[in-house]
Amino acid sequence: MQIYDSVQKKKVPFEPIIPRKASIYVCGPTVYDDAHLGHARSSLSFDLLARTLRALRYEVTMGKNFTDIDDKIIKKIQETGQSLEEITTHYIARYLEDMRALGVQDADIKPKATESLEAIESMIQRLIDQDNAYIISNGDVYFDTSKDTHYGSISHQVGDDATNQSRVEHTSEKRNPKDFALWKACQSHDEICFDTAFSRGRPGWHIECSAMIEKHFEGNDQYSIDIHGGGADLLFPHHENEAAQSRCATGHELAKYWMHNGFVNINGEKMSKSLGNSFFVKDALTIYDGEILRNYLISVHYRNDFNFNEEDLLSSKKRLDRLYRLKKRISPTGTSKPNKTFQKAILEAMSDDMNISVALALVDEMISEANDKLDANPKDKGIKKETMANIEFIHELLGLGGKEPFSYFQLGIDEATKYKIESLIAARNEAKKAKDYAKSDAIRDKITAMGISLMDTAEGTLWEKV
RNA sequence: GGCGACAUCGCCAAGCGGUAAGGCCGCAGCCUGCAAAGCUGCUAUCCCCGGUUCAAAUCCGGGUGUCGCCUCCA
Repeated sequence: MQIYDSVQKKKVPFEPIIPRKASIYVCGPTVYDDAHLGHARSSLSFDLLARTLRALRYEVTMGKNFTDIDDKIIKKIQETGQSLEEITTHYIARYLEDMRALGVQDADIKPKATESLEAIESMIQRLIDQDNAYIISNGDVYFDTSKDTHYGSISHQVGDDATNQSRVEHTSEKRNPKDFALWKACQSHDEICFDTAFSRGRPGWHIECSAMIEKHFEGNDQYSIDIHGGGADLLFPHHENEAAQSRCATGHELAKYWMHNGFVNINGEKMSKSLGNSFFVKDALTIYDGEILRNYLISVHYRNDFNFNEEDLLSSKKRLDRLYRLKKRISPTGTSKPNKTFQKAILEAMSDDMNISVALALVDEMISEANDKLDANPKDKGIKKETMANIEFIHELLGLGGKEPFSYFQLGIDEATKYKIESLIAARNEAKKAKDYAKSDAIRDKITAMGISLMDTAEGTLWEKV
């Protein structure tokens, strides 16, 4: 397995710290609102990574946190009058629901900041004791970036000198411009606060990931985990800061490899709340099935920017339709072993830093070949069984093609409509039998107008929702 | 101001020095009562200008353009 390490900025062989095991930690969402397409992209990227490693027989442990203490959550509490727990419980459930709809496998470890306070306090206390962190007059605790000689080694962002026109606010009491808050002391009574030895307050953003990783993963004396992932925007400062505080507190590096997924753009611009162009997963799901969205969102390599638009979504759906049409064609049938050459080729593609384009091209090729063979030998059970096994393999590796094919083509059709379609088809077939083609074509036009496409096959007339 | 990414057929998208995968769309054919589906065939020299090399979309230099990070952000 080769992966692209965004710290080394090149593809490197994946050599886990414990042979045959892979520990992955991905920065999860702050739970104050529903998941948007960017969250989906990140989840999907690392879902594919975990699936690929599992297919390569690695024992994968995936951790993904929920940030459930944060300024934005506090703001939501003030706006809605709901409790912190009510808000975060709701959005955590919503997030998991949306990601499952996209076929994302649940993380093995799902820590929350509120459940990691001891680990957070312990790490901050150690940093203070080591003089890597300091407390300012209002009780805030800051990490002293000048104490970490490797600060900057993750993002390669350096220089907080006079030429740096960073927009960071310079708190007068900060020793260095890049120092960041490990702990934010309470300034008033209506805030969410926790007691610690240093002050009453709440954790800063970066510390939770470091503390959670220390708490949940063992690692070795060089690294805590194998792979740390997240969106490209987290590289700096979030991951740089995580790395720094972990390095200083634990004496070893946080992660052996760092991976970052690209953004989702809408009309060529980064999707973000402030631009008002964010797109919720739940809204997309009311129009398109989760698997169709999944198929679309994974179709671009995870490191590239993704330009979301409906036209491309529809063309990628047609690609998925081909897979299900083949599955429909061979159903019902048993299953045997997947074709070795196919299996090997697709695993090789995914092992190359998840080259999804090549993997999907191989799927297309497999579909064409199977159709070709079935054209020649429509009843060959061996072909059918191997094809079914191939599709099952695709489902396991890429999370595609797992549905019952007839239902796939009838998504969103209610029973009454279904009955109507089928009775129209019966009427059409009678007209066809009587060679009254004017009538049969008129009926077909009526069905087409309903958004249904007909296929006359040896097994009878089949229909699909377009 | 600092750091970085990207630019390949109408659209999406592989390619990582050896002579341009795949999908969508389009055209032609087979099949079909006609369609649909399926199958077959057809459609690009890679933003521009230099350079290295027997050989470059792929490496180097210089442009142009688009985007991102440096502030909460997947």
